[in-house]
Amino acid sequence: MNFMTQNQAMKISKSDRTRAHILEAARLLFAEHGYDGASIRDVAAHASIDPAMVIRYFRSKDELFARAAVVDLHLPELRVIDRAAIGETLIRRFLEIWEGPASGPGMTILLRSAMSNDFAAEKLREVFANQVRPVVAAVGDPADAGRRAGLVSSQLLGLAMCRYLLRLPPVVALSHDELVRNVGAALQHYVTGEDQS
Amino acid sequence: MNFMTQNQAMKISKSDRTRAHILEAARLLFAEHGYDGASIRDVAAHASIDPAMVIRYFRSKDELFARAAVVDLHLPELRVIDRAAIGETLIRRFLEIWEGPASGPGMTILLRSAMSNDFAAEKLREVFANQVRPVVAAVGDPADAGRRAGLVSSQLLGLAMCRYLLRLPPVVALSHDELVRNVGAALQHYVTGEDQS
DNA sequence: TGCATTTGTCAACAGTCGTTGGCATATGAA
DNA sequence: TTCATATGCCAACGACTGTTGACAAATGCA
Repeated sequence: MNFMTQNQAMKISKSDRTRAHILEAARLLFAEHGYDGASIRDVAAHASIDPAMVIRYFRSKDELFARAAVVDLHLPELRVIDRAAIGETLIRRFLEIWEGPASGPGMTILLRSAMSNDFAAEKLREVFANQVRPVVAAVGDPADAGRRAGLVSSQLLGLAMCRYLLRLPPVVALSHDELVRNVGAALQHYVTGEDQS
Repeated sequence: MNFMTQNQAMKISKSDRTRAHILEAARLLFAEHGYDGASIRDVAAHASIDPAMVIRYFRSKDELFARAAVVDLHLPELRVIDRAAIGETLIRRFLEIWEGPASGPGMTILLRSAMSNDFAAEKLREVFANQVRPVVAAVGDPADAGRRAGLVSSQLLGLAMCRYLLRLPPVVALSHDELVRNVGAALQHYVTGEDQS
């Protein structure tokens, strides 16, 4: 077996590694400075490569952003969960997404740019429609799932914004326990119409 | 009494009118497209004037933005309000600020740019510290006013973001009554630690 | 009428941006 | 070795940015 067929089979050519480096740099910079604030030249510098290569690997800045802004929330199925623990489950998953070691900066990228970039805004609306709303619709009346999912999202996106992007000091200072107790109760109310505890 | 002294006394020279036109155009465009998305040339075009004049009247784009991003929430004093109606009072004032005819686009300007512009973010943190937090501190234990005001802000900024900037369809569709009932209850819980009935 | 001040236009500056095409080098198959 | 391909650098393009200084017109007081 020669090198060529080996590379084709294992999918780890040199170009693949460069491609991954560029994407990693892009995700970092888009998350930190937003779509406008992160230039292709910045991304190239962070990937130790020429700016022209960024365009060669990804056809344009828009396409690079689209590849960087991929999000999978991995929300739990609320049907199989104790109905009284839905609020707590959601806020715990939220903290995992934003502070856990496994999840990438996808949501940071999207949220940072969604206020001033139409593409990011549309992508964020898609995350809501495809990942949040169906999960909420699985419990309670599906007819007003939009309303309940919208309320949940307004609270959680607001919390993410204040805690991780705006860095409002008192919100940054909130402990996980405080968040689970306070925000968890509000989410519980939004999703089920009932109170926690 | 000649024109000069009249103008000096009444403060309505031609330059003042031009200045106001520029500021009005800037507030509109900053609110719609954010700090980066609104160029000085755009502002000048909307004010039907040369771009150089924008710099002459306001020394720089930063200073123009600072003048445009002035916010006064006019929050009510919660002490003089029925304790059980605090949540409803807050959400009603929120709707007045964002949808009422009297209030300008100040908060839209700030929120739209705060995710990717450090100055706007700092300005928004100041609004929280100087206008939101003191109001919440007037009821309940002042020691944890930061925590309670932070929770309130996360919910209300999240709602503003989803409803007015991101325009998440189900959140846009929420009626005032639904918002008062659902979000009002959550705010009541955040501020007082008690539930609305 | 003159004249100084205000108000405004125009052209250009230095810089950054996304993007492109040409050319060099390295790689690996024949 | 020979040669095609993959990978990369360099220079430049056209467009846009905030900002500046020189000059023109309008204004209003003497």
